[in-house]
Amino acid sequence: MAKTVSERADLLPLLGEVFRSHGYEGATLALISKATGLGKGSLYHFFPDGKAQMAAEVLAEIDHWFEVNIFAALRKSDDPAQAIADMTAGVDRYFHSGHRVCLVGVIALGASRDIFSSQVQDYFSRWNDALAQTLRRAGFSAGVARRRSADALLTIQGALVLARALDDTKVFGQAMVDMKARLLAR
Amino acid sequence: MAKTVSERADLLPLLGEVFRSHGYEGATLALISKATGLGKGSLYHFFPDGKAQMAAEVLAEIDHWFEVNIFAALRKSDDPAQAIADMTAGVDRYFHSGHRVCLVGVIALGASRDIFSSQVQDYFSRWNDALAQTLRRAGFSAGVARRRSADALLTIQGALVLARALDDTKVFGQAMVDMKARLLAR
DNA sequence: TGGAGACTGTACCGATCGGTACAGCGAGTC
DNA sequence: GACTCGCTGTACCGATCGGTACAGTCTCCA
Repeated sequence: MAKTVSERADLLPLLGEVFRSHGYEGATLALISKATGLGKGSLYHFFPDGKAQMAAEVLAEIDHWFEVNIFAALRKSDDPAQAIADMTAGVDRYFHSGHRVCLVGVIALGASRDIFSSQVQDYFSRWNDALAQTLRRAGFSAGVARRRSADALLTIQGALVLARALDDTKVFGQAMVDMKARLLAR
Repeated sequence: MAKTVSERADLLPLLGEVFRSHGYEGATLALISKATGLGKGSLYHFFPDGKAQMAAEVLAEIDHWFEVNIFAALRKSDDPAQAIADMTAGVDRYFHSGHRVCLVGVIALGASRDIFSSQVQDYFSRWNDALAQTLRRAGFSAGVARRRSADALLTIQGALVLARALDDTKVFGQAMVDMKARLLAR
């Protein structure tokens, strides 16, 4: 049979989009096969444990992207205002200004949360910790820092839900502006 | 066969919990049958159009509950602070302080949004309008009122996602406190 | 007392589910 | 040029999917 040079690295983003738009239970192998252009044979060659492994690896890749592009800068930046501006810009870019949904959030809400609970919890709590560190460095108490960082995370998630529900991405943009202002308000 | 006095009105909340915890695509008829104690025969007697009709009627019932218990008071109350306190208390009660997830939000994020998009959009935009009315009556400009009401809605949705993701309902409680303060802040 | 009709469980339908088995192909290696 | 081995499509598996058909049972009203 044909050989169509499929790199695992090229596969994960495609899988991500399928899970994003159909959820874990809604993402059937037929859908995945069509989205990737790969038959079940290839799919199970790359992911012997099937759908669960695909989703776990997609989550891991997302986690890695945020670790590199968002969390790291939050932890080590010595300019909190800049770090937060960078985070906001990065988030806006990642979620395509509200057109794209958060897979981690989708899974958190679904029944598949049980399977991926530790990955989901880890993602959000590391983000929460990193952002709280930045806020502490900006001079806020530990309590205020943690409260504000949780507020920012939840604002992002809620903005994605509402923007999609109302089919209006302006909601997302406005929420990002508000969030940024609120994080560093005195 | 036996007759087990099943009222349609008693059925909808049970169906709601199934859809809430498994999503639309994850809620199989077997699950629904077990949750309601009704065989397929009875289920299709009450809902000839099957799963889609069940979900649509559950959404309609939720919409009605919010209309009666939340939106109406928001629209006609002449004490904005009290109306908002009542809304917050009602929301906290409805979502069991963050233990329960929002079905409308779950559907908005999933692939089934396409089927129910008008119901989903209607629910949120009527809530948004009602809350903005209250804020206008509290003396805010139309623009501020609409921005703040969208912020409140998104805060509720995001708090539910994050509380579930972190498995920590304190996040939800704190978000409700923050939301209430933010709505009427000068 | 005997329909009528609402409600019920169960057997069954074709389609699709996630997953397995496997033979065929192609690019390297010696 | 034979051998290996990573990758591929496809046929197939049992289980389950949403949905239908239908006979049996109940309540209610004439």
